[in-house]
Amino acid sequence: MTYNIKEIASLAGVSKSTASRVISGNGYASPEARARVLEVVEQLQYKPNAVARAMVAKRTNNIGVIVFREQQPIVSHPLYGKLIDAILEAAEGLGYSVLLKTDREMSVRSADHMLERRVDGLILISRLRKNVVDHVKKYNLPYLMVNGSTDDPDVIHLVSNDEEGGAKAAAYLHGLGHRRFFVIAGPQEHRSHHLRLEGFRQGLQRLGVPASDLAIVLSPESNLEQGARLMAEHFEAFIGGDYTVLFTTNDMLALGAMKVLLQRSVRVPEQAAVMGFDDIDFAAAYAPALTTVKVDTNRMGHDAVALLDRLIHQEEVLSKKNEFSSEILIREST
Amino acid sequence: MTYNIKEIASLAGVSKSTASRVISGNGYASPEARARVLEVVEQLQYKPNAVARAMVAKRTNNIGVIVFREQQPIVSHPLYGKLIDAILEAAEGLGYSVLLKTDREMSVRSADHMLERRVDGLILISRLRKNVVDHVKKYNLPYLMVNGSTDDPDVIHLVSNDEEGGAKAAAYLHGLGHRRFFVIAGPQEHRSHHLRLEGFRQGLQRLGVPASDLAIVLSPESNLEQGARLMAEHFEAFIGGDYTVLFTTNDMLALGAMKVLLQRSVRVPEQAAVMGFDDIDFAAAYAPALTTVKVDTNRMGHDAVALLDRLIHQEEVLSKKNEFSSEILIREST
DNA sequence: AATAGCTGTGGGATCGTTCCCATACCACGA
DNA sequence: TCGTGGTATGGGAACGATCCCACAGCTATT
Repeated sequence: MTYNIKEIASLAGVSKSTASRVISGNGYASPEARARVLEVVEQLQYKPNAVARAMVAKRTNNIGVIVFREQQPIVSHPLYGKLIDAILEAAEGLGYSVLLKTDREMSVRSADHMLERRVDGLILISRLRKNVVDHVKKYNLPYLMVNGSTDDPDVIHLVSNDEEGGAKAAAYLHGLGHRRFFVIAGPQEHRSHHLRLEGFRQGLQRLGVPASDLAIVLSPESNLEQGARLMAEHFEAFIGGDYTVLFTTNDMLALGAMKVLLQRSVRVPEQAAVMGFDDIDFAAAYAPALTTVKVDTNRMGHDAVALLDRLIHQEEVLSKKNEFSSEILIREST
Repeated sequence: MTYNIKEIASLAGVSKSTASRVISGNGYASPEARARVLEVVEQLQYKPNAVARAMVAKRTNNIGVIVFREQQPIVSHPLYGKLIDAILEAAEGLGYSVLLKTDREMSVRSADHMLERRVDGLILISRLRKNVVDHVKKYNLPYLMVNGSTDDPDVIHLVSNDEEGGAKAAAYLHGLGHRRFFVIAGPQEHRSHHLRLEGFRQGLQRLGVPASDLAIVLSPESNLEQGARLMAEHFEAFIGGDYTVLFTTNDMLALGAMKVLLQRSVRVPEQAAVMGFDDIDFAAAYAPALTTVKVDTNRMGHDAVALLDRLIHQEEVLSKKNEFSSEILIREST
């Protein structure tokens, strides 16, 4: 059974006002009244109705998280999964519950869903279209973007500093002595992939590497299968072209491609080095373990929630654009 | 801004009752009234307050999902991530939103949280203690368990048929000609790991393999690191003992152990075959791709939501225990 | 002409809380 | 003795929807 505060009050011999004061913990109540109410609460295992509370408080203590992504996997995506884990942990710490939704149609509907449920704030993850942001903007709902792309100066967003990461990768590989570079890059309409490639390219340029020593293959998707397919397709060009290193704009592409290399008995890193980007869990587990650029997803998730909490409390937010600098994890594949 | 139905009604020149009828779509309304209300709704982008709706309907259209797990990762766990993806998709299809929570303290608090928010139903995932189930049971809240263990005949639960899977693995490996078997098994207090090992052991027994040809090493955790550590620790015993195959009770242990074998130049599968359990995404991506026992996590997630929906609608549920049979995926490691 | 049965409408109660406000008691100092 | 201020209490409005019910108009049947 489920009880309401009126029943609790009458069983404790007080008015609902007094019961409310005891249970919510603000307002006066005599020690005797308090004790009686708490006893009834304990005995009946009374759970206050958060829906009714939300109604009057005009706050649900729920935040909405929407992950926009065309293809599966979404939650089980190695990077977004980590991000969601961090968000859940941080949200819990601040007393929020999380309404999670995935959206593969990139529509406005998922945002409307959250709006109707009156979440206190909204975190939008990954590739979302401009119209979704514009839609959400119309309501005075605190929201922010993680790992998406926008040129809108109003939108608060958290992104990894992909350009810097790409440049760091270039410098690191150049420092190892590599001179001819092969790149498999994910979809360029996706901000991260674009900037990682751009950073890598410019990094090489600054190091004096001529454009002719850089081969770039674009991939329509950024998963294992495409990485493997493209490596297989360009295998001769890679080996025959005296390229000594493969850089990819995420780990999935790198692992897919590296598998093809290993299958064809190319020794990694002796004959060909491989470097990815993201530091997904399996990068370290692979044989050989993948050298990569680490994005601190955990901190991004925590910061996203902390920032959203500031927005919800109408506190000042220091900067709209929050970049997370990336670091190189040297492992066995280079 | 956010409006309420009274404002919509007065702008449309009707009573809130009429507006409600138009918006919710049940009850009479003249074509003219309907048109005027819908126009105002459209123009003001009115979003009905789901909190208020939930209040009167005594239904939130939210379901709660709690994942119990002591260690990180939780959502980014390769198996649970897939499960959650499936649950989200199925829930969306039935008009539910999902409140997701992770619980590392295995306490009753996370369930209380869901109870307070008045979710329509609850899905409990993984290792949960008996007291949590007993606690939830006290409320007339529809709930079910996925991938947990219980001896309580009342509890509706969905599990993979781990014993059958273990036996299938034994039969398959025996059929390949293997005669001496090495096993790394996860924590035996976890139902899955226990049954997988039991099934494997009994399967071998039925095939006439003497117990002396089966070596079992128990792992305190079921992750990559432990798989690698234990393989390294028992490397001499494994190689020197003429074992030709390693079976583990999940893929993480297998991949961790396989990495050590590859590092020590053991050729897989020629010198030693490796077989896991679960079919996580990276099992297929590894070089060599891991042969494993596939658990249909996607179907489990969908079925869990469908079943919960039946419970919520007080429809009859056919059986308390729902087992999902597993199938062997033969890849490169055997 | 009376009655029944639709369509259409709006008022008010309701859901379970919180919070404002009126009231009451008591102690204390002017 | 009278205010004043702190403690304690309960009644009622409010939050924003739905839904029951009363009532009104219209058409069709007897």
